[in-house]
Amino acid sequence: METATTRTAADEAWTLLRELAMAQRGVVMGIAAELGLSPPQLFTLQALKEGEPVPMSDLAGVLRCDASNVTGLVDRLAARGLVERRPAAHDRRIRHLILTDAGRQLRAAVGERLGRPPAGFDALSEAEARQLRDLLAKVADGS
Amino acid sequence: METATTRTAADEAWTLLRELAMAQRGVVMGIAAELGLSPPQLFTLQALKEGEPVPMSDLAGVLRCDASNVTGLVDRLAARGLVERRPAAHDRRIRHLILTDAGRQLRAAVGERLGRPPAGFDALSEAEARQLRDLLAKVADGS
DNA sequence: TATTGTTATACTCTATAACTATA
DNA sequence: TATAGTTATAGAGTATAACAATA
Repeated sequence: METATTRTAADEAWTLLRELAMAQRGVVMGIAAELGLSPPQLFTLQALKEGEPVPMSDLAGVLRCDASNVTGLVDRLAARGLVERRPAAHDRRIRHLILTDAGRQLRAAVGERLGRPPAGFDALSEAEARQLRDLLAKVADGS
Repeated sequence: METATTRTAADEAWTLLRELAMAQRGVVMGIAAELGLSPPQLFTLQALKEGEPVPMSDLAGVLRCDASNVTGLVDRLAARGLVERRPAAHDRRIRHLILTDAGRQLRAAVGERLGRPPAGFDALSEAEARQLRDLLAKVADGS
């Protein structure tokens, strides 16, 4: 009797993506440590916008955690002078978060490092990179 | 004067991959919650092998955390009857971790859910899925 | 009444340093 | 001496429930 574990090409592609993500997990931890941030602090900084103020509740949504958790995360970033709270003019329940100059600078450093494609991408030709991009765009569109 | 932010196809592909990873982060948190695990516990369970015993120190390497942290993680999994410690025969300093029946079952459930490609993959034809798999394999090889 | 954010609480995660047992 | 793992400690991350201020 045959156990027929037929793996489709999509399954195999997904496995490769998960292995890539696992490796990237280590890279992110390294970047965070290098810049003196914990991983959650790094994500929080990335979730903030360059010019535009962000309500705390939005942050909870992006980070997929409880609002009470955001309070502590922002407390610690604010204690380091990376972000400031400011009451929203139109609804004084809402606290807007704005990056300080130091916060903008650190966030940019994080973004620059995260944005660097891993070494493996150098193995692709220009045409292959375009193919990969288009296929991933199709996957993203279909979600 | 031109600011020439020339994004290569590789950069764009990498951005799409990071967006996919960000979405997947929410999926993983959902699976963990659904199965009554914290995300670190889920990763720990995945890092264990089906038949083969795993030394605690290996786990620290895979999870990229300190050995003292592994002690606590394993304590909690063991308290739930998912894993057991057993001294290695050839070197009694080493503790081998083995999954219990419940642990194997839960690990399989995690693996089954994580292994499901996201909905977006349905948008690819068979040929496209093969193309994507081959391109990702090339990237993985080049790392 | 409903919503935004905080506080109180309890637990988990995490690293550092000191320790035990074994090699 | 060196290594595998634990313990002690301290701090960060996390959710739940109760609360304050505002809408």
